[in-house]
Formats: sequence, C-alpha cells, structure tokens
Amino acid sequence: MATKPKSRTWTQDPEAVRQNILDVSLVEFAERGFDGARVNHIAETTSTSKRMLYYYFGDKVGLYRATILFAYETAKAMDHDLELDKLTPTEALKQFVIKTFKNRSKLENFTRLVVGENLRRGACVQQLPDYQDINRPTLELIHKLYARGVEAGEFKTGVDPLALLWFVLAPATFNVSNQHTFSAAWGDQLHTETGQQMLCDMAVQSVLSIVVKEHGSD
Amino acid sequence: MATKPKSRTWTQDPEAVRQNILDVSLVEFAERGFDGARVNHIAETTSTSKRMLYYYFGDKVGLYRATILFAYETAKAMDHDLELDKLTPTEALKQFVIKTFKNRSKLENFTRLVVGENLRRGACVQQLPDYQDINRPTLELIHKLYARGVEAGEFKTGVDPLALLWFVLAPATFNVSNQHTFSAAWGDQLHTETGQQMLCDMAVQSVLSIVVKEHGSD
DNA sequence: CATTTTTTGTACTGCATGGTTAAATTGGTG
DNA sequence: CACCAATTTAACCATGCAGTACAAAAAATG
Repeated sequence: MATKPKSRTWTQDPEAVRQNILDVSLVEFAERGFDGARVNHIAETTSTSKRMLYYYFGDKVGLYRATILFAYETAKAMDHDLELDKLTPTEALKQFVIKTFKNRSKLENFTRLVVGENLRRGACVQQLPDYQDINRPTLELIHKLYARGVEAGEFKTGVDPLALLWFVLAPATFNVSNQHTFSAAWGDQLHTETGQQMLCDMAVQSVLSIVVKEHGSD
Repeated sequence: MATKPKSRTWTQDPEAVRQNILDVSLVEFAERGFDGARVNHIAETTSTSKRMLYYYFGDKVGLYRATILFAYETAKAMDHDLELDKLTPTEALKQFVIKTFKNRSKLENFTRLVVGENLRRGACVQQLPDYQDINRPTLELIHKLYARGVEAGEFKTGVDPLALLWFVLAPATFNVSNQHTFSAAWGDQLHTETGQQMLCDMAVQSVLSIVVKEHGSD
C-alpha cells in the first residue's frame, strides 16, 4: 500500500537489500515462472530500484539462479527439522512422509518454482555446481533411515532407498503441482482440510506398504 | 529441414491447416509454457502463416485453449484404451495404474502442458465449459472399478475412489513433471529402462496397498 | 579527507513480441 | 463465368521488455 518514503538519505545494508530482492523474486518467479516473471514488476515490488537488481545479480537469469538457491536452502532446512533418530524406523519414516507432504504445501512457492524449473528441463539447476550438495542430506537421511529399518528387522531388504524417497516426494509434490486441474476436473474435496488429512494418511500408508514388513496387517 | 516451397498458389484445406497448427502448438506450449511460447515460432514451424493462427484461433490464448482441448482428447483416448471389465477388479486396477504410468511418460507433451496450466492456477481450464465432461469418464472408470472390487470382496470398503484416482495419477505425473530436478539432484538411475520398470511396479504396489484387502501377504 | 562501495533516479535503447491492415487467391454457387 | 465468402499472403505497427547510460550522492573504510 504505502510506497516507501524513499528519502534521499539511507543506511547501507547490502545484505538486507539482497534478501529483500530475493524474497520478492521468489514470489514473482513462483507465481509466473521464469518467462512470465517481469524484472520491472520485481523491482517495483522491492523497496529498492531496478538498477540494484542488476547491480547485485547481473541479469534476469542470475536473479533466477540466486532465487532457486535461496528457495532450496529454506525448504531443505524445513524438511530436515525432525529428530528421526529418537523414533523407531517405521515411525520415523511415517513422520518424514507427513512432514514432507505438509511442507510442499506450506512452501507452495518453492514447489511451484521447482516444477517450473523442470518445465525448463532443469536448465538452471544443471549448471549449479552445488546443486547435488544441497540435496545430499536428503539422500543421506533416507539411506540412514532405511539401513536402520533393515537392521531393526522392520523393513524389507532389497528396496532402493532412492525409489523410496521418490515415493515420498511424488504425492507431496503432485498435491501442489496439479491441484488446480485436478480440482477443476473432479471437484476440490481433496483440497479441503479433511481431504488433505486423508491424502496425507494414505500417502503414509502407501509408502509404508512398499518397505515395511507385513504391512497391511494393521 | 526443407521449408515448404510456399508457392504463390495453394489448395484450400481448412481442417488440415487447423490440425497442423494444433500439432505444432502442442509442442511449443508443452516445451516453453504459455509465456515462453512464441506465436512467431509456432507460425514459422507450421506449413502456414502467422495470419492463419489468428484467423482460426483469434489470439494466443485462444490458440492455447484449443491446444489444451486437443491434448486432452488424445490423452484420455489413450488412458481408456483398456478392457477392464474382462479382468478381476484387482487385476484391472493394476493394469490401469500401469497404463496411466506409461501414458504420462509417452505423452510427455500432454503432461508438461497440464503442469504448466497448473502453474497458471488453471486459469484456462477453469473457463472451459466442457472441461468436467472431458474428465468425467475417468472418474466413472474408477468408480465402477472400485464398486466392482467391493462387490467381489477384493477391495476394502470406505475408500474414496477419487483419492484412489489421485494416487494413480500422482506417481505417473511426478515421474514426468519432476524428472529433471530429481535426476540432477540424485542421479538418473530411476529414469533408465529398468528404473522405470521398478517405479511402475512400486506404483502398482502402493496403490493396491491402499484398496486391496489383505495386501502385503503376496 | 580521500577512496571505494553502495544506493538512488531517470531517461533511454534496441529488439522481439503479439497482433493488425489490406490486398490477393481460391473454390463453390447461381 | 461472374460473383462472393472463405482462405491465404506479405508487410506493417505499437507496445512491452530486458538491459544500459549517465549522473550523482550518501555511507563506509582507513
């Protein structure tokens, strides 16, 4: 509403300016995708000027790249905010599925950004040298969890942990990425509070059925 | 390669021209999304001229709308190309999961188009008056299948068929919509031939575990 | 206080894009 | 075959966009 006074005097705070730009960019790129996003619109929405976007990020692609990195950092931090070691493997996996499912929804902007990046065939992330590093902790989490489950005799042997992770991410992502066409086609019952609860429960069940021994007897 | 002669004389064939435009548009919109798609590029790729796109479809949005309808028609036809009534409910569901999983991959353009439309929050499909009609057969298919399974004593009662459909579509869609970031993050083992086979099998298992009685004992 | 870095502001550019104008050609109909 | 509506061509236009030029001033650095 209130456009900042834009006084002729200011305090220097490069980090805050950078962060402000990234916050705004995340919304814009998530909302409209790379091609739909407008540098002008981002600039107007920030508390700084267009000139500064280019000063800090070079060009639109550079800004997009930085935005993706920023989005991943926050998302991964949230996903791993769990103390799984204190739980039995089965319970830990269950909690991880629930957390992931809810986080994709809570971090809708992140999810949309990632899906949009896939539409670009990963053109950006493929060139990020530390993209694999960012994602490694997630892989380690699932590996460790699976190994623990096998050792405890709770999990089947011979399951690919990466595939397991895939089946955790699939429903969590689809829930956001396809909600609009799904609702438009068949109604939005599944995107009410109770509907989401049901889907989340079912997601847990479907993942556990893949890896937990004698599942179905509960 | 060979750009058409574009002679100063031509034969009239409106239907073929329309279809040619739609074929090209599907590729362009699927590849670059609505905002990334270029009307000029579509025009150059067709065997007709830019003026004709506007002649037949009005504007870019009109062309996009027609492309979505066209894509859905072909996709739904493929999805339902099964004779499920001849199979037991469990086997029928299994075949439906497999078919859907493979079709989303085979019809990559369709899948990308749908995901892209979701990024636009379904702006287009929400205004298509016959969008629900197009999707109704799929809902009926799953309803019928589920009812048959309950009646035959193979399926649990109290499962929401719409949620069941959701869990069929989720892995099939995610498999295409997120393949690039997933591969870039953790390797492309799951997108090899054997990897895809494994995911498809697991998708079947996860869906059956939701609805089939005493599943896990096989 | 000199130097460098950060910030502001405005106006500008070159190009690509969605969309249009106006005229020509075709093919069917009386 | 003359006419007219449907179809097609080629050149054109206005706008919006990413990115730049230029000028200058406040803040940090030392």
